[in-house]
Amino acid sequence: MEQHYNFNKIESKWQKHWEDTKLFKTTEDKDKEKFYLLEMFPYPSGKLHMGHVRNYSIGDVLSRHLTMCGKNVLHPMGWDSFGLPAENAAIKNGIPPQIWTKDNIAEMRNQLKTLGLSYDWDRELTTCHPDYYKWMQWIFIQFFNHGLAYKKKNPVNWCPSCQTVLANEQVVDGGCERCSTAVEKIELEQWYLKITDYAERLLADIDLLEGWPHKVKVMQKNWIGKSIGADVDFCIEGFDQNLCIFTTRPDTLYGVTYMVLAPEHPYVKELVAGTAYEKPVNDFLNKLKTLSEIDRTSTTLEKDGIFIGRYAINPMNKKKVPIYIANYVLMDYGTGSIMAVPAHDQRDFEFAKKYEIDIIPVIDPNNPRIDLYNLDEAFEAEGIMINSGPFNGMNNLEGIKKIISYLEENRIGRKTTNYKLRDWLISRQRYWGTPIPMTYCDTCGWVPEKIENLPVLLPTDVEFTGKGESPLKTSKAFQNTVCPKCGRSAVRETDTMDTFLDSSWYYLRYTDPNNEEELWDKQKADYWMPVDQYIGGVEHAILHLLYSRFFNKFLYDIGYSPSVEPFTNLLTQGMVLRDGCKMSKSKGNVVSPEEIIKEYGADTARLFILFAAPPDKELEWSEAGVEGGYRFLNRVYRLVYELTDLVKNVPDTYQINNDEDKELNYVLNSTLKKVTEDIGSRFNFNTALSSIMILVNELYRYKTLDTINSGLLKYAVDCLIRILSPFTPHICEEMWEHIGYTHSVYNEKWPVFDEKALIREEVEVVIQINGKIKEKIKMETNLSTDVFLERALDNDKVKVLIEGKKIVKTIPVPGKLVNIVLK
RNA sequence: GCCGGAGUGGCGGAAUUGGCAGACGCACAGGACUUAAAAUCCUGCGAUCCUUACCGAUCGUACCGGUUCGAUUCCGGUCUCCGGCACCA
Repeated sequence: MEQHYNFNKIESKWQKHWEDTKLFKTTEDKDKEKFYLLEMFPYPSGKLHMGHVRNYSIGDVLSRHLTMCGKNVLHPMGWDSFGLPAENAAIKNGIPPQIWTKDNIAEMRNQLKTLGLSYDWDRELTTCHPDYYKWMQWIFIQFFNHGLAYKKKNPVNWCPSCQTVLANEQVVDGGCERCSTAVEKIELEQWYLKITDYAERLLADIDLLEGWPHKVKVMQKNWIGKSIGADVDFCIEGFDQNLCIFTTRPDTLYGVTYMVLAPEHPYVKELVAGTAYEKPVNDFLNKLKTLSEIDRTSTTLEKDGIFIGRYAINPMNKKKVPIYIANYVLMDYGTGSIMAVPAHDQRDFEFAKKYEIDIIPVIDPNNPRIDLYNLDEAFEAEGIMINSGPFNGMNNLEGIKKIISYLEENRIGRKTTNYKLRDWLISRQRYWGTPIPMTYCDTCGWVPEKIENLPVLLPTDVEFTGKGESPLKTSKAFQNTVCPKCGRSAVRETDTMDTFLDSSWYYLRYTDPNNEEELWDKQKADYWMPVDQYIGGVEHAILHLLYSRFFNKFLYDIGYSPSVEPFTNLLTQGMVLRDGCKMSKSKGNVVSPEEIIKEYGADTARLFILFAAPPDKELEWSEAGVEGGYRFLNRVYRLVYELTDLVKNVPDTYQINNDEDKELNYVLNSTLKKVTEDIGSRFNFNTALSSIMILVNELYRYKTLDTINSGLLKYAVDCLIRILSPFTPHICEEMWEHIGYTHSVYNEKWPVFDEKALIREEVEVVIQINGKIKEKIKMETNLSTDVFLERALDNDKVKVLIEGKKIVKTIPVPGKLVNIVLK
């Protein structure tokens, strides 16, 4: 150990040492309690950013701490390496995606290694490798065989810039989540996964996720969007089919004054064919088509519609009501048609006002301030049913149940549940993804590839045009194949899978990442799963985390995942900001981890990021803060360097000799307690570090004293290095070695605090008068409540203050405070 | 609009169960060391007022109110900011 803190030398020395000794290699060990710690694996863009540093630093503290606490920790890393950027690079620079990705991974792996993270690199997995996507294809075939993968022609979200379709979850504010280009709706035949079959379980099992942030759970609940109501069948006059609508308010059935079909509803064309309404309806449809998806679904868009010349019959009261089409009714929710109750639905109210349609109240709020027959807005709350025939006088919540029973008895409707969640559109017209292992045969239809023929490899003889259809279409060798079922010539699917599929099961594959025979050895998955702690950005609250839960449930159902839920605890780290904004190239406020590591070292970078804010909060980047972290590490380094001669070759046992020893011992043990709790159960690394700083300050004070207890001092320094090592491992290894140890501090035990050292004989007690602090006095800690109170009242200053006044009440809190209430 | 979350010094943040508001760090100011600077070490650092000074007093956790001996913490209301969803019948 040099006299001055040479982080460069120290960090490369220890990184090499860890790698050479395979310090972080993990295997199943039945005798040890397992802990599966996972951080979301990165897309290998080639450049590490501060968000990565934060994510992986948090994980590394936990991993190292848990290991020192005796847990068998699985802490793997890999690459979510399929995706558009690689393909765009191919189009732009002609570099094959394989090469581009491989180079980026190599670069990013090196950058990750300079952070000193405790990964078991033997488990590294890469989703674009055939030995990974072979199993991706295998899983897809299981979905297909279980009827959960299907191809369907449907209006889909199309990003004209990325030239591919998008899942609903990938449309953000009407734009593409990647490039923000406005999404178009086009009609295409696409592959879907039936995630809606799992809607109910995905919703119900959110309650099992006690270790997840409330916010994420609420977001998932809202996304699944369950609503319970009824389907009701309305007859259409002069039409042989019923109009089925979904409503959550069957209690308002008597208030229906018109019906609305989504403009795309299949009945519309038939209903107007050959009538005077055909042309205006077509004009209306054409006008709608000019609107973008964002405008079409905007709540601020004025309600717009048109009567189509037909009438429906209300099954409750046989009343004839007009049928409209309108822009505010969506085809892909419920049945794509509604009953309109303007008195009790704000949207219907606005529409009815505009087109002068009747507004009939059927729920009475029993509120004199509401003029029911002259409403300013729809009344949507609870009330008593009126104008509703036999249901009059009933509370409307009761009415919902009664009307549903009535509908079911008379076979004109039924209780129904609807979800906002749609099936997951997973095919992409892109090259750099897992080929969908399906073949189309004129005789047999869609047939999955034979398992023994997996993987269906990505062809390399393709052209990247960046336009329209999948580049796989340009490879005839890829497309032309034989039907796996009947052996006749057939054509392969040329679309590839959404990359979110790859990341929906990687956590399971880590348990046995190199298995060539099967998905994974079930015993290994049994040992490690579920992930005990998952860490990543909150931007994945819906997409990745919902898809992963879905995949895991399916794999659980077919016997491959041992747990119902994949992630027991979830920590969503906050963003790294600079000048109050997210770091981004366009804003020019990016701080590169590489430069910080070069200038201050990885330990300083980690320390700053962990100290500046709690992990789930946003973190404001501060150059001065980094400087401060660097100063602290220098201060620790100097301390250990100076004390080494004093503490080397000193016996491990020591005694507490005087008050100064007692004080150091107290600070030491309260730090051990605080750091252990802050890391282990609160993830408050910032306060853990502040308490370590207090210990360092105390050691600086203690070492200047006349009498120094070298045994105690040795233990304190020893503990200091151990508890700091999860945060800043390199410098700690160096100091650990310097004070005479030959084994890695990573293999050392986590120090346990001594309860006895925390007992103080004397404490400062606060004396309040009428709740205001007036005096602080020292008292022994073991006093009875009576004596404690007596002492407080006996204080000179207190005596003066209470003189001549009446004591109404005293509240003694032994060892802490006394409040004297005066009149 | 609906649903979540948050508002504490100049700044990041602390106060874990209703009990000393502002730990720890940054910034700043003063001092020591130095020929000097950097580094390091020491001291101060919420506001207002009082006092020569010491000592002290009052206010203070977005705002208004409540519960309580006591509220950053609990309850009701208001405002602001951030995030999610958004014509989902």
